[in-house]
Amino acid sequence: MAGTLDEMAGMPQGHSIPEATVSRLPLYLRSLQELLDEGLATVSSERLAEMAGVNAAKVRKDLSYFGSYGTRGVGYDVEYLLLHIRRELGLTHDWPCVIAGMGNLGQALANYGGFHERGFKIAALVDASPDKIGTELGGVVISNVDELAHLVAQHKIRIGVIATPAHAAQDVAQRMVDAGVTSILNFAPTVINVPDDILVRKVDLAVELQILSFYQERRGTGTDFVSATP
Amino acid sequence: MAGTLDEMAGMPQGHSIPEATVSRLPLYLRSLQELLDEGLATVSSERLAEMAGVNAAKVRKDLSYFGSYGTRGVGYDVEYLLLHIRRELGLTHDWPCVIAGMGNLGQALANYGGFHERGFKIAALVDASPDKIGTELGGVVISNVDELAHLVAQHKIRIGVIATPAHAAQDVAQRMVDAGVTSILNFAPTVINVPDDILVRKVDLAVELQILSFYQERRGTGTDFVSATP
DNA sequence: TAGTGTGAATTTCTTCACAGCG
DNA sequence: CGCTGTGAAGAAATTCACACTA
Repeated sequence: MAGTLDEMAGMPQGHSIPEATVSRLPLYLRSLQELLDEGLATVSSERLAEMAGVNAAKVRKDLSYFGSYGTRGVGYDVEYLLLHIRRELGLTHDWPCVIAGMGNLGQALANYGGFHERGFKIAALVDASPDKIGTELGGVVISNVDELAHLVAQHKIRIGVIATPAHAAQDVAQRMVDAGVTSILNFAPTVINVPDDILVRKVDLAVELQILSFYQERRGTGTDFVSATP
Repeated sequence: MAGTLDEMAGMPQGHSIPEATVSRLPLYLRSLQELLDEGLATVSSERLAEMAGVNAAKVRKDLSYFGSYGTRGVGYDVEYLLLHIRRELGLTHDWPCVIAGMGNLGQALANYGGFHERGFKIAALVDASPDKIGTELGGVVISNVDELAHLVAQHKIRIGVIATPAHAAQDVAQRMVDAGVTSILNFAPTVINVPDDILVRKVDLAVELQILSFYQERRGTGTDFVSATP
């Protein structure tokens, strides 16, 4: 499914940025923004690493995929690097998004300031419940899910967020795809089936807790909980 | 996905289960639950893989870390495997949790049925705002964040969820750790510093969108096309 | 001198392919 | 036969360590 047509060598240019690196770029971006707010002009890989919660070698390696943007003995120019990463991430313009499912999570997402701050504009909200349709949230009126195709076309939406219950997710995903959405962020605790050319990322809140639970259960020390033994 | 899980002291005996495998166990669990609800007694690695959104070889390899639980020519016993994974994940008992930060996200989390369904009990809610303290959410009264230590001790809480704004996250994390929390799920868009023996996983909603943005920006234009879902 | 950039080594994860068992 | 379980191969990601340079 992934046509990787590039090889690994210290390539200065070219766009085969490892997936793991891509997933860290937003962290660097966030850190750089903070540094800029503090008025700092340069930053070392070490400092940036600390702020982003990774290690310095990783920062340098990650940034090297774009070419040489640092200055030896000094570090990286905060503003320059910021702009560069933002451009790499496609955040030089706002992305209009639609959120489907206005339950607790959908409402929280609609009100979440972090999206708008970071380049995403909630252009439309949809739900299936007549109780919710017509009400306003964060300055956007909730539309009937049947309006999806129309809204997506009208606002040129490419990114959809699914915050519906699991049983409704597949239907909504299909509607989104039919309407022209090509990237989906799925919060519903279920796998959605879409064509290969649609990007899907999933976030399952309970899954994250379950992973914590795994390690928590096995920690040697600590005050205790009943350990499940066969 | 994001989230680096720092190594902790004292991993137990035997071959430890790869982190990547652990992160998939909840997906298998979810799929098995569905199969059980449908009344199916056995499942092949192929079918399970499809439901969980991974490939069959991975399923078999993952499950093999626990020993041999399948039957050749038949598949895996749904109920048995379900119980086994649940035990591995430490979900044979409920985990009492505390959520800090009762903004939109915190409220959504507190009301989110998925937690309770999957072994997590919201035992306490805290916030700093006098407006919110004393009000009830999902059957739990919101307490003053100063009560954290008391609540954690009272309910024997080991898992904390941070849903505060970024600027408050570090302080809350520290309070949680001081109170005895040893695992933290951090939704605040910032890195929190805690002792090495505290487990932290982070979920940053905007980061997920930014990753989508990266791939979305590059679709069509280039030769290569990359799926964003691991 | 402080700190980048990067080959190379290492570790971790994924996929293959097939032996072996019910 | 059908499907698991798993060594071995392959790919990806991480880390090391140091040459190099502003």
